Amino acid sequence: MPRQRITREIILDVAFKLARGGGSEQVVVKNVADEIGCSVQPVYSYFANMEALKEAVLGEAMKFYNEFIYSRVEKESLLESMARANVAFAKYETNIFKLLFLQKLNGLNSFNDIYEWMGDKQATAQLAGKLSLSEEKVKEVYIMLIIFTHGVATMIATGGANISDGESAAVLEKAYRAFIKAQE
Amino acid sequence: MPRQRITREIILDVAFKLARGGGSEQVVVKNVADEIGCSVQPVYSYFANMEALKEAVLGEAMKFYNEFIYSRVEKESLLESMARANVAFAKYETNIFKLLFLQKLNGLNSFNDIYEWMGDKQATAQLAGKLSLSEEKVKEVYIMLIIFTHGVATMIATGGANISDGESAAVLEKAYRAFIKAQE
DNA sequence: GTATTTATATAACATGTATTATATAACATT
DNA sequence: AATGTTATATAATACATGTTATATAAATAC
Repeated sequence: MPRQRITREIILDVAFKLARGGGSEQVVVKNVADEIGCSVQPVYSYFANMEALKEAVLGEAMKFYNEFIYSRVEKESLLESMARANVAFAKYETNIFKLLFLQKLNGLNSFNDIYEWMGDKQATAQLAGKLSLSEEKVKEVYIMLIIFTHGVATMIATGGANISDGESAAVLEKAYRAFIKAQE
Repeated sequence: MPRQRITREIILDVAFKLARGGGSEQVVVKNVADEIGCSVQPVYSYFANMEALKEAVLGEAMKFYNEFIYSRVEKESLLESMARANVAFAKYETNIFKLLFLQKLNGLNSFNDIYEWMGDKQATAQLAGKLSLSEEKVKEVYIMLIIFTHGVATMIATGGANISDGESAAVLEKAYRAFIKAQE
């Protein structure tokens, strides 16, 4: 058989880059094949169908998101930097943001679930000490800030992304302080 | 010529209902025609192309949204009831919510623009009196609450809509109080 | 009443996408 | 070296959608 030029990884990589650069609707078999410079066959030999490939792209997107956020979180300002990172993600990685947060259903049933899903438990404990608040109260601040941040992020991702980083940082800071003050 | 059975209004109405019931991707010429029980020709005789029809559907959606919100706003609790109304819209009119707020780009450049676009100036003045705050401060509360509300609404619209009305009302109330307290 | 206009239907064409059937050629096995 | 295996290409099929060309029949104009 001819030397294997194309791997599952190459296909997934190209598909993810298409989604990142042009939105998830760019992930169509012809685009993937053209980008690699091959026919459509290799795509179907590594993925059962396009749906499977898109599922895999979603997994890559999640990894990418986690790395993006993780690389920007600062220990000294956990919640605030995490909020800013999420907004930056919405602004600079709009296509992946939309893929992860505006299209996919993740079946959350309560805001507690959202905390379980998004929240960082370690951060909660650490913050409780720093702010001299109960963990319960920090958790509430956390949830409120996640919601607020999601509001900012969504507006930026869907609104054309022309709100400056400074302006969004200011509004996040304001919300953070308000939520903490409300717990005191 | 045969009696005119089909009007522009009928077409637009059916298209809007398709979007409302099944999402904007249901607005395709065949669905519209089948729903009316006619061929595709009438669609093209009243709209230049499908894009024009979709534009018109967007206009209907905006009208529908305004009526929905307006019908639920209570004079005694302007901001809070408006916030609750927006969340209810996201929950019970998910498809139209997505059409208006998660797909269409509206080119906002600052949070001030958002206020100009969404905010109700009269409400601001009224609230300033009620809360004994400057109009400037009420405007800030307004903007913060719009952002927070949009966070809740988006989570509900994309997450499968199983957060109870009570739970979301509670969280909106908490945010509202926090933002007001922060201004005092 | 005949001719004309036009609302609607029928049906064709174009395009984009997913998927599959068949062909081919390069490597592996013997 | 002959044979078989398989990675990839070519090309066909199927389907959904948008759009347009042609046909038809009912109302209107004269």
